[in-house]
Amino acid sequence: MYDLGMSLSHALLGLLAVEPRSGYELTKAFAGDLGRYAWQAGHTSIYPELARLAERGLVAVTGEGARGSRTYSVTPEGYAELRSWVLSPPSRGKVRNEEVLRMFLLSALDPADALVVLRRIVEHAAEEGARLRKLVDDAPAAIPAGSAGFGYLAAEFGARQFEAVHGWAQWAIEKLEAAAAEPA
Amino acid sequence: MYDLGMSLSHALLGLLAVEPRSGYELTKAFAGDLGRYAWQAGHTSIYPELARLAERGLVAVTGEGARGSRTYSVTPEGYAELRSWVLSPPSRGKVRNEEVLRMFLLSALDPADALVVLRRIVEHAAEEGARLRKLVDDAPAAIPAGSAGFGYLAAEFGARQFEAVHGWAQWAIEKLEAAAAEPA
DNA sequence: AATCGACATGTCAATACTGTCATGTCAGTT
DNA sequence: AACTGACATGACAGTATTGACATGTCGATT
Repeated sequence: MYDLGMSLSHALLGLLAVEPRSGYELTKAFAGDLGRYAWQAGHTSIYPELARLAERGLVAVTGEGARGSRTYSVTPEGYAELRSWVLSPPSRGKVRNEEVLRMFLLSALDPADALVVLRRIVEHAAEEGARLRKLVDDAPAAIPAGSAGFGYLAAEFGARQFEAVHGWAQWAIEKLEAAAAEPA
Repeated sequence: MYDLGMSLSHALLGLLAVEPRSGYELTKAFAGDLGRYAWQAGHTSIYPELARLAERGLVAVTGEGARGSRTYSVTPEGYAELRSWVLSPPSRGKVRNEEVLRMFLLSALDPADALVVLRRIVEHAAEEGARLRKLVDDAPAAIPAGSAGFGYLAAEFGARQFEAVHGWAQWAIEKLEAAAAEPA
C-alpha cells in the first residue's frame, strides 16, 4: 500500500498528457529545464515508474518504435489522477534545492566569501534569465492551450525567478559592502 | 567511500557555524523556512548525520544539557568543508520542488483547471510574500554579519521570490483569460 | 565491413530517506 | 503524587534513488 514517490509519477503523467512519449524521451525532458528547476530524475527511476503506472492503468503503451522503444500515453484514469494532484491543496510539498540552500548558508560565511558567491550568482542569474527570456520571446505570442504551449508558462516563470534572484543578489552585495565600509 | 547526501551535511554545518545547537534545535530549524524552501529533513535523518559528521571530525559535542541533549559545534575542519562547498561551482545541484513541478504541469491541464490553481497561487504568494517582507522589515536594518543576521539575506530572498511568483501568476491568468475570450 | 555515436531499455548493489514506533526526561500544573 | 506537554534521542522496516554496469539497435561515416 504505497503511494509515495507521488511527484515523479505525476511529472510523468503531466508530460505524457501533453504528448505521448517513450521512456527515453521522458528522460531527455528531465535532463532539461524540468529536471533542472522542478524535479530531477534519471532513467533508472523513470522506467520502473512507468511500469508501475502502466500496472495501475494510469498510462498505456500505445505504440512501439525502432530499437524496442515503447510510446506511452495517459489513460483517462491517468489524466484524472493528474488533475486531482495538481488541483489538490499544497499543504507541504517536498523541497530540496541545493542552490537555495547555498543562499541560506551564505550568512554563515565570512562576508568576503559571501561576496564571491553573490557575484557569481549575479552573473549566473543574468545568463539564465536572459536565456529563458529569449525562450519566451521566441515562443508564439498566444498560448495554444493544451498542446504545444507546454513550457511557455514555465519559461516565463523561470525568467521571472532569475530576474528576482539577480535583483536580490545585487541588493545583498550592496548591503554587505555597506556593512564592510562602516565597521561597527 | 561515500560522500553523497552532501547537502544535508552542509546544511547542518552551516547552521552550527552560525550557532552551536543540539539535534533537537536543528530539527526545529528544518521545520521552519529552511526546510520549507531550501532543504527538508526530519530528525531521523539529522541525528545519524550528526553522528557521521562527528566521526569525520567536522563537528564536535561541546556541551551537554538537560534531558540528554548534546550541543554540537563545528570544528575548524568543518568550517573549511562548509566554506569550500558554498564556494564550489554550482555545476548541477539536486532539485526537487513539488510546487514548482505543479507549475510546470499546469499547461497539461484544461485552462479552466489551470485558472483555479493560478488563482490559488496568487493568493498564497501574496500571503507568504507579505509574511517574509514583514520579517525583513522587522529585522535590524544593518546586517550584523556572521552571527544573529542569519536568515536576513534568506528572508529578503524569499520575499522577492514570492513577489515574482505573484506577478507571474497574475500574468498567466491574464494570458489564459485572453486566450479563452478569443477562441481560435 | 568495421566503427562510432545516439538511441533505448534494463539490472543490481549501495545508499538515502520517510514514517512509525519506542523510550525517557524535565517543568509546570492539578 | 499523578498528569500533561514539550523536550530529546533513537531503532527499524519499508520505500526511493543513485551510480555503475550491461545489452542491444540503428544510421551514418570511414
